[in-house]
Amino acid sequence: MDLFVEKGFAATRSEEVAARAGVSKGTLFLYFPSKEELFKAVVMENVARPVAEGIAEAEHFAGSSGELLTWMMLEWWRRYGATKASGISKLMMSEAGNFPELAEFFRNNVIQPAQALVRFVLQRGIDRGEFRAIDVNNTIYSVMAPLIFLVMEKHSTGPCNAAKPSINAEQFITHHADLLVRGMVAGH
Amino acid sequence: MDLFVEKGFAATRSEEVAARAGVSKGTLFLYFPSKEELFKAVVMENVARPVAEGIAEAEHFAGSSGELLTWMMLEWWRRYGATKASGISKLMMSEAGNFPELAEFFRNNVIQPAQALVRFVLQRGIDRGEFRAIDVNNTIYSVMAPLIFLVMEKHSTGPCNAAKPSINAEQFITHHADLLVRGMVAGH
Amino acid sequence: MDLFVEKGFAATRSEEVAARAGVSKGTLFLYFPSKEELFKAVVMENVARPVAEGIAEAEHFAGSSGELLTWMMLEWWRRYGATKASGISKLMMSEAGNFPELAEFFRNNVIQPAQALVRFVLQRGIDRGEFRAIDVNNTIYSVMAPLIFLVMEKHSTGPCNAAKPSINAEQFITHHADLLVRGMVAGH
Amino acid sequence: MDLFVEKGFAATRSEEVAARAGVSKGTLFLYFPSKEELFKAVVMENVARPVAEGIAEAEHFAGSSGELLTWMMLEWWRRYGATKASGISKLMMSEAGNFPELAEFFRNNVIQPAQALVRFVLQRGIDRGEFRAIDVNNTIYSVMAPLIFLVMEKHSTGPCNAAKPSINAEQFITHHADLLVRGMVAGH
DNA sequence: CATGAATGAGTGTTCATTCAT
DNA sequence: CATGAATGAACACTCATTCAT
Repeated sequence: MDLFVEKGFAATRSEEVAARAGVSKGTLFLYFPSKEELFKAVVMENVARPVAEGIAEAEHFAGSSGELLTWMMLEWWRRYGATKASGISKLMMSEAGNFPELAEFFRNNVIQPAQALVRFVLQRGIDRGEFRAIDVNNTIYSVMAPLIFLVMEKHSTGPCNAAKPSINAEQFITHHADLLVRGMVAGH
Repeated sequence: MDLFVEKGFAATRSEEVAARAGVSKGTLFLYFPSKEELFKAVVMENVARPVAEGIAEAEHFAGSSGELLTWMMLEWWRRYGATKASGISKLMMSEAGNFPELAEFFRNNVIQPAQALVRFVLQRGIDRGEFRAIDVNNTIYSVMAPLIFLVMEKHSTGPCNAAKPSINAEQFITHHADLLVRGMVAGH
Repeated sequence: MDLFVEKGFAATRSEEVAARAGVSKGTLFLYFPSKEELFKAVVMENVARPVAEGIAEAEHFAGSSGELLTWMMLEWWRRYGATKASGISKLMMSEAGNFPELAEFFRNNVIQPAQALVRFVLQRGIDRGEFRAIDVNNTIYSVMAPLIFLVMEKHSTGPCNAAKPSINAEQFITHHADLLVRGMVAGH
Repeated sequence: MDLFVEKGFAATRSEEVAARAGVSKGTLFLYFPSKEELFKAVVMENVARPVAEGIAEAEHFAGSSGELLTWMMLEWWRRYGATKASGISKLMMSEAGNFPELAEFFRNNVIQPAQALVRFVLQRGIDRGEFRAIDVNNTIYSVMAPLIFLVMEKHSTGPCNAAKPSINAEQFITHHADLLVRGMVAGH
């Protein structure tokens, strides 16, 4: 996974994968009939774990829905976005066109549960009178877009780039969530 | 551009570019000293140019800053995001790590001008008393993230996917802009 | 080696080297990371090695320094100059300007050891009172020039040239060495 | 000629030749049917002039034959060896194998007259009792070899090589001539 | 079950040569 | 006469894949 995340599918050489796995190149092809199958296996293995955990916790959150939204976005970043694992998401967006099966799997097992969670939070706010009767479907994207954006940004520039005045992710998420909540609050 | 968008930078073969241009491989290198320079020319023509034009227009916008922001985001989508050219942006996010020089070129010629424009609009709103004294730097990302998100979404699934219940981009942009503007307005 | 000698460094195609070695092009690059490294290996094997051997023997020579000089020059010719391997020396003089790195490699691994050996012999003659206090640096060239000359002559005309009334190399070397020794002997 | 001398036949690009000649690449091929023919013309044009002049002067030399030999070698170096024109000689040795016609032309029009001149000088020394009854044929090579050697050395390393502790040509020639004359003088 | 030596199709790039204008 | 735009065959080097051991 590390190598695919670092370099993408095409630029990752089987030889290096084998080396990092501590086996010979031949052995790799003994277990995976092709580089494509290896890639699929890598993605399948490394996806969908943390999402489920997050959902369970969110359902028992005690505070206001605005606080919940902010907490959830920050938590997602801390547990997933900021880790190497989020490279899988970047990978998926980059390579989805070449691996339709993977894309569909990813959509079903990662994106949709995540969207459902966001929907749950937004609906909770509306139901409790904290938010206006906003357009939930579109707001889901307003919540997810900056997270995806951060992930792409994090993984698009390699280990290079000393001059990177990079984004402060948590600060940005807090700021964005604040904007959203202000835009959603009831009474305006 | 078509080929780069379809296949990415690395996977696009010079020979095929030449063929589609109706010339021989040698001729290509007569006009562009390398594949990288060819790509830069593609970026300049199809990405940097429309961005520059949009900037010029935005500077003479007459209405409120909230309207300007909404108009700008929608216009960006109509003129660039919705076209095949936006595939270049997806490609850059996908391959930046492997081609640092291209990444820098893109940053300088596309991303930075775009950020400057957004900054200009936000500052305009603050200066005219339409917006609160928001954190401009982070808000720039709040504006750009959904646009990037839409571009990634549009190009991440190839020509496939009939079942795509895809996002209605213009509606989402309008919605997101509305949320942002509501979140930024002065007096709350 | 045969191919490099026949065609020169630049004109020798890796594919043909591989073919003559009875392997595929890929295999060649499995063993030598580049054409330059392949060439260096050829030099080490066919040029630097015999030179080194000759040096070892010369150091244990028993006779007079004049005899040693003559023996050394003749031996150099028999073991190296007269063989196909000496084509490498011709090649290096011809292409050194276009391949500075190879030139330096050759200088370090072949020319300098050879010069050191000649210097050793001349100094031996002076130290033992057999030669005058000649200018050693220039005399080194007086010793080497005719050998280089013979090598160039041998390889400058291809396999052609029936009418070649060519030089009798051993006779010339003997003659030249005799002239040099007469010119160097002490007491005049 | 400059370009061929600097880079050799293969490494000289027609485009650059045309540029330096101040014409277009097409024009070049209007006058010379191929790069090979161009090369032949270059060599033919630039050879054989100075040799003839030198011969005439040598025949009227007044001093001893040893002095004549030294003077002749130095003069050859000053008028030809040290100039860019000597690159032609290097070129011929390097490329003779690929251009047999040129090689023969060069042999007939340059080398043989030069050898004849050296022979004349040596014979003069013998006839006047200044030199022993040496082997004239081989001694001719003993005279020419260092000159050829110097020319090769001068042109084998391009404009590179700051660390070149290069040979002092005139000093070496003087030294070598001295050794030869000492080795040839009558009475030993 | 694992290896690693071997492969060969494929890639960006160069350059002598052509030819319509 | 001269041009310069166009060509396409070459070439060094890469890497996923195979297979005898």
